[in-house]
Amino acid sequence: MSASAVGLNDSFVERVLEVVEAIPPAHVMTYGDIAATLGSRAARVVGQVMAYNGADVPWWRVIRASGHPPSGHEQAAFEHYMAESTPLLKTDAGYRVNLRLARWRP
DNA sequence: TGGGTGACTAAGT
DNA sequence: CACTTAGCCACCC
Repeated sequence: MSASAVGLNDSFVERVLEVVEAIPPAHVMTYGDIAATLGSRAARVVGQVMAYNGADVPWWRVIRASGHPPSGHEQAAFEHYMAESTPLLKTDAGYRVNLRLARWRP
């Protein structure tokens, strides 16, 4: 198995992973921002790349535009945010990242 | 070539 | 603020 296990072209996958690895601690980027950095709007494709190849990169620094971490990984992401002092906001439904402070622009 | 998929986004309720 | 609907993009079979 490899990065192409899902079928996504390594070119696109590598570019996405490149941007994700460039995100400094305590900062985050949205799927749309990463796609925009690549000159594309394929936010969904970025999510696909992370879903299958995000295991080798700081995936918790990549979140939705709403400030919510990827579905099913909210708990694991929370642990990382605590360790990096990422700005968080408490909500009735749980928590979310304070994009206003944590959002990083390359 | 066409249809289906998803760690998304924006707008409306 | 949270949920729902429709639109998007790259990629697979």
